[in-house]
Amino acid sequence: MSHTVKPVTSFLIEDILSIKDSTGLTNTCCTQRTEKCSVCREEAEKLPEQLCPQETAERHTESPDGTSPNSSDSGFSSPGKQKRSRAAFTHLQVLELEKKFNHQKYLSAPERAHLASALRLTETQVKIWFQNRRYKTKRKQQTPEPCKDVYKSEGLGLREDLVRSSLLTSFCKAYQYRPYLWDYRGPWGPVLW
DNA sequence: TGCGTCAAGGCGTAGA
DNA sequence: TCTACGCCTTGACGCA
Repeated sequence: MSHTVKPVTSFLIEDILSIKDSTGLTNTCCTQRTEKCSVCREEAEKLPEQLCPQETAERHTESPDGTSPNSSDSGFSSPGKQKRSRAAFTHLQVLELEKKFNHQKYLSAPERAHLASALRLTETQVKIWFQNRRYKTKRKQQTPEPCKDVYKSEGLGLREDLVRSSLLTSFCKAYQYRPYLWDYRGPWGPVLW
């Protein structure tokens, strides 16, 4: 199925490294989630618009033994079944994706390509993210929504507040890993407020 | 250690 | 036939 989809952004280690070089970040950046954030936070504070792309592809390009498994897109195509890689999108990438998702639940191919390049993700990653996001939304709609009470109790009656809150809530919920939730009223706060 | 959440894999389906 | 979708599962990961 999606095996034939040709990603715009390469996961080749050379390409990743070149991206890192171009962003001025070191190879030691973002090797662990917690490290990622402390490092990326500093970078983000310096460069608020930067999306720290290497974080996304980090685990696609590095196998546990440090070799590059990139003979295919999957990252574990060898018969020995290497660990499946799992990209961790940066908070900025997720934020932009959420913003886009709030506007439209489906993306056309050009829109997806544009968003992917803007976020330095592959089109496949953007597509899968939207797919998962729609499915997640659907499942949440099928379950009781306790958050409504929260909004009530916090006096968020205005439509604007609701929009902001829903965006924030979905973003926060979608991004469970606390290190990424640092000071979301900070450098990129104006986007939300 | 179990659980929740995530991105990604896999399968079936629909439309062009 | 190709591509993207929905739905569900899988494997990785952080947290209590």
